[in-house]
Amino acid sequence: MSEHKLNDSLDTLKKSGVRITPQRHAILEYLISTESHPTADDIYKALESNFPNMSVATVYNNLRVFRNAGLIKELNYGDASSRFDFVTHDHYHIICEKCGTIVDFHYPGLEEVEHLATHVTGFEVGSHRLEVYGTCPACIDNAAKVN
Amino acid sequence: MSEHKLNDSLDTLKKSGVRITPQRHAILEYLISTESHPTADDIYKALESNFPNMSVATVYNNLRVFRNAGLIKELNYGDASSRFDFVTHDHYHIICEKCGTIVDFHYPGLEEVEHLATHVTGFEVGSHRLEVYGTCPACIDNAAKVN
DNA sequence: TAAACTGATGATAATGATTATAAAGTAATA
DNA sequence: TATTACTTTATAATCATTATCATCAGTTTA
Ligand SMILES: [Mn+2]
Ligand SMILES: [Mn+2]
Ligand SMILES: [Zn+2]
Ligand SMILES: [Zn+2]
Repeated sequence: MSEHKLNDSLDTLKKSGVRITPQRHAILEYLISTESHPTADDIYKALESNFPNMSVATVYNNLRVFRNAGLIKELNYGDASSRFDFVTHDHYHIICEKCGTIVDFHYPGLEEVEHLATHVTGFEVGSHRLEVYGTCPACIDNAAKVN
Repeated sequence: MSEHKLNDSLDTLKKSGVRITPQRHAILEYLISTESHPTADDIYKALESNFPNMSVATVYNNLRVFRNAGLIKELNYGDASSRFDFVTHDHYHIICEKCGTIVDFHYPGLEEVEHLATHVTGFEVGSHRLEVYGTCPACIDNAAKVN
């Protein structure tokens, strides 16, 4: 796990006057170490053995603190819980509609889309969101086995 | 308003054995006539003068019926209510972060992104979602007036 | 036509993720 | 040490959506 990312994040927080508590340290560490885009409850469950008294509200509160500090992104999918992603380089997500797995992938320029949208709608464009949906290799295999 | 779209939709429903009730007729008609991507509650409020006894559950139930029949799409934004869009041609959305307005816009091929995602991740790709975020002309004007 | 059946509606309760509240704890500061 | 500000925890509240179920309205059958 990247000790470097953790220390950078802790520095960022300290600089903006946020105290580093054991809970915050653990939540950040967990977010940096995982590739799984966990929900607040996933994080809560992952840490409850180390923090038996931690409240789920603490997880939510601190995820908001981290989001406001720009350290993590919140991914919303409407029907289910938000999922959280530690911010490193820009990337997009591909999501399995069977099992919910979210996998990173990289794609270069979609600035063109932003330009066109500006031009056609008169909006001042700030960002965009792109997701690809499908079936992950594991779920494809499972479907094959059943038949 | 497109009488044509309404009749097509009613036919589609009838063919799949769904009864056309006055409530369903009104909800569909409203969705076809508006450009506003309304929430379930927006629809409920818009129709309550004509249907004083209608339940909000009926709106939700019928939106699900229409979605399953492929007549409408549900747009999720996590923090707020789902919004609904009558399906015509494919299009993307640009969303004002100030006031929540959703405006359609068209953009040609993003099949390339789907292909790349397939190649890189091994997923079987089915669809994608693209949204652009920014500030709408009305909100830009308002901000200018204040200063 | 009357009875039976099927699916739709409407009132209300339940669910579940997230947020708000308030008391108690902890660290920083004077 | 006393004060202050911030944080955690437990719990209650919120709010969109769904579930339940009695009632209703067409349609089919006898
Ligand atoms: Mn990611
Ligand atoms: Mn639209
Ligand atoms: Zn899968
Ligand atoms: Zn706006």
